[in-house]
Amino acid sequence: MAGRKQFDVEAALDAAMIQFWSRGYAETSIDDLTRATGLNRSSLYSSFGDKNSLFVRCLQRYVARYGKRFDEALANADAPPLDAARSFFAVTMDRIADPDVPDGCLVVQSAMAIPVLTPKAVERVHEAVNIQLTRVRAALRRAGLPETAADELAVHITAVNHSLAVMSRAGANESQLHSIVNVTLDALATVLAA
Amino acid sequence: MAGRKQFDVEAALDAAMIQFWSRGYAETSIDDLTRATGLNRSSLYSSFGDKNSLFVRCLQRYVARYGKRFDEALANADAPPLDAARSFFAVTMDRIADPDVPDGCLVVQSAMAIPVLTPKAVERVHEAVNIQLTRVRAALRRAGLPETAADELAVHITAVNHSLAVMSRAGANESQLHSIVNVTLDALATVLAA
DNA sequence: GACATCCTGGACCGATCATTCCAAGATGGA
DNA sequence: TCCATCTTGGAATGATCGGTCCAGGATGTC
Repeated sequence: MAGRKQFDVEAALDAAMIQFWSRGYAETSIDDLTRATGLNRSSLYSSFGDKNSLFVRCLQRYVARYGKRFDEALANADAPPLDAARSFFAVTMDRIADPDVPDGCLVVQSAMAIPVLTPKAVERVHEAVNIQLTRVRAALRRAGLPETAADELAVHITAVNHSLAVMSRAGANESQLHSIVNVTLDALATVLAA
Repeated sequence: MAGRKQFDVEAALDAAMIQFWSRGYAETSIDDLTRATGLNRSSLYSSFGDKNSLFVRCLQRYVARYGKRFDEALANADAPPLDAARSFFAVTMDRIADPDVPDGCLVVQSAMAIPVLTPKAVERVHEAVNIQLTRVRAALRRAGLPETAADELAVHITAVNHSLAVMSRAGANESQLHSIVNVTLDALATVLAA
């Protein structure tokens, strides 16, 4: 059972990511990770380093994967800005509806745990939140909004997006999640119409 | 050093609540709790039961304390509905600005940790979220909004309120937090004007 | 076919976890 | 004053934690 790697690194990272996402850093043990990935301790440590390194890598993976989807949702230059915003939220709604993946959001969960994360992990969380903020603000600017309006709406939209993670974990149904988004979309529509 | 209780139960509960609030259930050890409260293990266990029981009690305490303030903010029947909403958010903003108390929100943090909480704790979290939703919806109805609008706005407002906890933990400044709230207040103003 | 290299299984480590227990001491009522 | 009652300090328990280590075996190269 040795010689060359016996497992798929990408699949193992996905499994670890889902484990952290579902239960958080503190409540995920090395044994949990070996069970989830199918790897044993030696392989886990030799391939990914210690628990915190693996966690940071999973965070990066999460940010890259869904960041790409958010970018795509906002990128369609032909679509009206309001549709772009709708698509943006749809990324999160689809993720929540995806049965292969936990509720909530790894970034939001990690943000709430910042006081007990390592400095490296904290840095990644801050980075993730700022990237999202920048992404949304840039899209609003492209849609023609002045800077102050774009700043205000961007932070509101990212915050509301995070709130979907909280509410989905708290048991909100799809209709409630849509209500949360709709009020924000209405507000955006009002600003765009002005 | 014995005979009758040597400590103030209320103060001990406050200290434990702040400990859980700051670091979460999983990352709060019994030793942390003894340090924070000044009690030793025996006193802690004999007064409050096990760790989970103490946590549930702290959750209830948190919900009662801030729930009272939310109620007060929404209760002023003379104030225009928009001012009531502003006061509602101000409860959270003041809590975040309070240096004696951690950032974030014990309920939001616990909601994100639902998959690893005990059934009793999960029940309390659901209860807390529902109480808040009911509170806001009732206030909107009192302000004259029709049922569907009140439902939609209530879930949006409570979600945005939760997002303040996430964003404060993620390092957002006061101006950004105000932006988050302002967009929602504008949306509410639009609906109230209709 | 032999060897250096690398991966894997699982034992092992000290630290820390939540919880229990008991002896010692302080209390208040009789 | 004495005793039943309750609190307190701290030791002890068994489980689990993250992390290390090494022997054994598979691999690819020569």
